[in-house]
Amino acid sequence: MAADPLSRVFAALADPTRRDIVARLSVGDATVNELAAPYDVTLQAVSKHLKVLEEAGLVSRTREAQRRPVHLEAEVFDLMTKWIERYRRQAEERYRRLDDVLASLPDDVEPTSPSQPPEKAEKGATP
Amino acid sequence: MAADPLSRVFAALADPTRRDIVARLSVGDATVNELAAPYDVTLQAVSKHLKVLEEAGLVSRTREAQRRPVHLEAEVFDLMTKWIERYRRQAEERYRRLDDVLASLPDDVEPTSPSQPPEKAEKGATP
DNA sequence: CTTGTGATCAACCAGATGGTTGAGTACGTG
DNA sequence: CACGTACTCAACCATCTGGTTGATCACAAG
Repeated sequence: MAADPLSRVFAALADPTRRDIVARLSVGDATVNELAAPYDVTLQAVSKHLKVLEEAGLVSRTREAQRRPVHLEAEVFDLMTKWIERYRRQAEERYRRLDDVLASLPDDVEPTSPSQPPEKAEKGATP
Repeated sequence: MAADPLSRVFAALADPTRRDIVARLSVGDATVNELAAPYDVTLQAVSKHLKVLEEAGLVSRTREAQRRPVHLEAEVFDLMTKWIERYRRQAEERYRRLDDVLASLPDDVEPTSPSQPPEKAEKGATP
């Protein structure tokens, strides 16, 4: 898996068990044992999941006696939301523009065969 | 990887190349060749990436002559955004409640050692 | 100091992932 | 029809992932 922060966050949440853990942490901190209880996997497996979440910055563990309460760090969500919103908005704007183009078209175009004219999708890497 | 839609979308975006492809598709449809050009991997590798994006519902391919223009399906973003927003909001609300609790506390508590009182983090599986 | 509890570390395993090369398919054009 | 173009399919490989078991660490209570 790639090392960049965004990839780590997405990868961390690409697992239903980990998403469930995040969901449960959103209502309050919990220990590893508490978190592991609902699942039929070993404690070690849950510990691994928590490590993944921690390395993604989604979760932090503070030592308190021999217990290690796990805490949800909600700020990292922003990283994702920003990325998603950016391209969603861009794509939606494109739809609007496409609608405008279609609306302003002369009506001698048959609407059944949308064979794209040479529109050359803006080549070149992302800026 | 888990088969549920949300996992597939997150997993699909957990790769920088795939995120880059999504970014480029947000400004306009493109063919596989066009998409593959900027990367130093083979065309087949990019084709695989597109398959992952397609199975996640992020992208669709329509046959147009021998070309297969790839199109971004922005609606699936909503799935993620909803999930993220839900738990982000929940976590933030919890912070506010915690602040209230702290504010209403008698001042004989030393603020340096935040040893959590028996607050028992709401056990039991997710509702 | 010994014991019990909570959690991590280490080694291992099956299966998925991202990449490769090589062959095959689908279509427009000479 | 033959050929080139645009892709996909198939097999293979190295590495990552999610899970296991067994040993170990850290700490509180006897």
